[in-house]
Amino acid sequence: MDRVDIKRLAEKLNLSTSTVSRAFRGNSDINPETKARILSMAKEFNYQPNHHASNLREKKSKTIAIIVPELANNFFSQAIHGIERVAREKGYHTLIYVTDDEYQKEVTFIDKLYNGRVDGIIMSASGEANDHQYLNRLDNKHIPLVFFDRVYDDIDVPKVTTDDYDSSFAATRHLIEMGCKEIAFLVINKSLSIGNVRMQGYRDALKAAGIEYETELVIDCTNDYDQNFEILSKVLQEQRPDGLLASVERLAISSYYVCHHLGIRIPEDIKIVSFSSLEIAPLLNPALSTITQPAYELGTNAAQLLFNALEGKAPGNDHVVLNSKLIPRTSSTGIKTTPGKRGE
Amino acid sequence: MDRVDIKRLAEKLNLSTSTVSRAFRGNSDINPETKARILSMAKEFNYQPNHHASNLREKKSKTIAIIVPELANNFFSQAIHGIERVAREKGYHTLIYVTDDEYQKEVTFIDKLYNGRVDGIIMSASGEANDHQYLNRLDNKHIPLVFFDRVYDDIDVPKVTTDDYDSSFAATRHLIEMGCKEIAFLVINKSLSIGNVRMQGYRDALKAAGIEYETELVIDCTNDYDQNFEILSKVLQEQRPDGLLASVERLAISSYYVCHHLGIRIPEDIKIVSFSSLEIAPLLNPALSTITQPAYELGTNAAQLLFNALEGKAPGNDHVVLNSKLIPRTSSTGIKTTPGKRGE
DNA sequence: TTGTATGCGTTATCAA
DNA sequence: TTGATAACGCATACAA
Repeated sequence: MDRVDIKRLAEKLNLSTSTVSRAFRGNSDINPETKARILSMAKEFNYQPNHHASNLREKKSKTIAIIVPELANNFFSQAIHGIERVAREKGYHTLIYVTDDEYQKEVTFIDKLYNGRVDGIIMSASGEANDHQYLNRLDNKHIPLVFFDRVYDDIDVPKVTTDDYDSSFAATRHLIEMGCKEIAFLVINKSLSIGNVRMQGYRDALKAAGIEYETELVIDCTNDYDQNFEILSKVLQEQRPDGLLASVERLAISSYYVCHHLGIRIPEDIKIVSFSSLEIAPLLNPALSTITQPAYELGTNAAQLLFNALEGKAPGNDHVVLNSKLIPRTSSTGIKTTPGKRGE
Repeated sequence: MDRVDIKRLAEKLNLSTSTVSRAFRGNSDINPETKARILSMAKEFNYQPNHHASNLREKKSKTIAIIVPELANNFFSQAIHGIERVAREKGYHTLIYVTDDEYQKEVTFIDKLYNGRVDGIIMSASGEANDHQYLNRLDNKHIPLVFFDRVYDDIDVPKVTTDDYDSSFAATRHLIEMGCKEIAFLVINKSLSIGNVRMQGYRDALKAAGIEYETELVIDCTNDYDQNFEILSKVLQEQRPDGLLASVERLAISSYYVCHHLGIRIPEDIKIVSFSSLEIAPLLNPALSTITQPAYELGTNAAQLLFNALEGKAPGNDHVVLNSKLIPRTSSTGIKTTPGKRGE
């Protein structure tokens, strides 16, 4: 009862395999009646064309890969959800790879994708901003690549990002307007594309306000919660900044823990704004001011660009920039507002 | 330069395709020297054995599928991360499918997986608890299936769940001990496995405490935020419960929004406990008491069971039960504690 | 240790 | 409208 292939089905129906095959292809000429017969028999025996055989024959896999630095993170899970939805609508399947922020894993993953397993790749980068010519091999294999959010500047492929510079600038200005004089910038890796751009927005906003930029206020953090707790504890006690711009959500969370732990009051002693896709930012204690990226849309846009390439209607090197939204809340304004129905 | 296949490589090396093939398979007899030659040449020309051809030949795909109701959710993204890690260690690739809580999509996905695309499936169910014989077709195709968290009782496959009944019982008892007399139970779908089991724990805890069970206090919610806001607003104003047990995280979030909106004080007016994998529960206003499931471990365990089946060392119908942890916080105790370093 | 030949399950080309 | 046949790229049984 198992192992039903096209041949078996053809025998049972007294037809040739080619005719049976045609029943499953949209275009081909085939008698509607026999097609119906075939499909009903296929259903009965639970037959489906073998995926690998088809793909070997057709030289495409109807599968794309998503590579992300982490998964248990609102931003990426929303983005992936967006990608998955578009892919599904296009009849594509979605492979997922998590690098845990380790560049080497990213390289390994990519390496395994040269062999025809996927038709295209959507990636948010884990490595630093430059020198990734190894990716160009994908081009030789005609496997299109699209970046979202975290990009490599030296690779010329379609990209979807948010207006990181502007957001960072606006957030910093906001903190200044709220009276902050000593604003720390929290970053995981300055060489990463987003860290870099976001820091520039921060610096330029300081400059525009006539505030001097101090290198000691740029705080290099890590991917480890406990380490960050130590780093931030030290900074908040020694440098005593009165404002904080977190370039990624995780660092704002750590800052909250540290402040609660040290008895530093938000926003009285320190005001905080963070890049974050946290839906419950308004429910935090205190409500967190965020730069909210349209994560889901970032995903759908990236997927759209990939399918453009896959369908051959690609200009080639689009760069879509979506707008984030600065949403000031209690953590920076001090104003206690009632959260809306779901956090607007 | 593109289109390097085993034949081309063999020609360049003056070898046969079989020898080249052997260089890539671990076991086969081959002269270490020629193997080295082949591999170096392969590297140079960026050759990798075609995935679909290999799989067609070997009749397995080294790929598994994960099917989940939603993605932008801490519980599932952590679980997926766990699965992905184990799969990667085993050299498997991971396809992901999101049903958006729609049972019909689940059926469609499964349907597409009969064709050899995957070797096994790990799923958290979207449908109700019974009558899913359609899944047994997988068995005919020898595609093992493992459930985690949300299971179908009528399907006899390995499962990984948490001690939902006990947790629910304990949480309810906790609320009673905190003085609650009218405890509402929030559920999305009573027929879903977890809704069902968790409700039973709630009912039995009431009974054990001599509190009468009132059907009006079991609140049927939906998957829609706005609808839930309306439903919960009504309940909190009309029934005025003094305790709340949310069977899924999302409903606790909605409750918070409603309470803030209506000026109902947590925990003075109402005490709240929720099933939740939210890492920042201690940072909420007020800190949310949770029943925390070991999401990541649920994932790794499920993956382990699947690979047991795949590797033929399967007893067949294990049911692993992991323990959740009831963590009382301000939302139910009223005691304001300082959050630990990262939420313990 | 290496080479030859066959088949994995499809689909496309061509002829009927 | 249908059927025969070759080819997709690889891995193995068997022969050398």
